Amino acid sequence: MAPIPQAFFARPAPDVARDLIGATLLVDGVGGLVTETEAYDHEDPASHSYAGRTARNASMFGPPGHAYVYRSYGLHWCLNLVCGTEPAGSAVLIRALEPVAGIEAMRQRRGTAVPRLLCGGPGRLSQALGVTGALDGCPVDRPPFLVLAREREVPVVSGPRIGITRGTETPWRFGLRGSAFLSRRFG
DNA sequence: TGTCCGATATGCT
DNA sequence: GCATATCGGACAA
Repeated sequence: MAPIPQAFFARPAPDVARDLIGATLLVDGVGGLVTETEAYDHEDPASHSYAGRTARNASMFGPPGHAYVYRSYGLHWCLNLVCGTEPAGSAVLIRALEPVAGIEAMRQRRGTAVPRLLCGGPGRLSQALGVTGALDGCPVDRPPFLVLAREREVPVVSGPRIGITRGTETPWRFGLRGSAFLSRRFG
């Protein structure tokens, strides 16, 4: 597998979100296969970037191939990868992955040994990989990040995104078909 | 399965 | 000041 160059992210968020399914994402050697993503962009009412640039979403308007990490509900961290050609304000939310490397570290951070509860959901995933606001704006082609392209094509399903109140019709949630490591099943 | 609620940063009024 | 938020865990049924 080859590391994914930043140019990979300089495309529309839905394209990147789809192509990330099956890729390998590691943070300090802890991570696994990406099984679920969601795309957001500047013209999308569900996106943090919709209302323009603010202090919180600044990295979303930065160069592609960097992380956008924000706090959700005051207690969870969510990891996004910035996409598009700047200043697009688009990003892909990593919602779930299949644990492969550093599983013991994930168990300790998450306080559970149930595989699907380690990285099934954006908040869980961030906790398992040790992602915090400290990584906001960091490039994903350098440590502690490592993103590896998938080796072969994988079956991808799509559907409406989760946990949003606007833009619910846009089917920008993507998942690895048949995977047991999804935050929710696809209808 | 469904419902409830915690705990807080952010942005709008 | 206040409503909302890309959620997760607990607990009832």
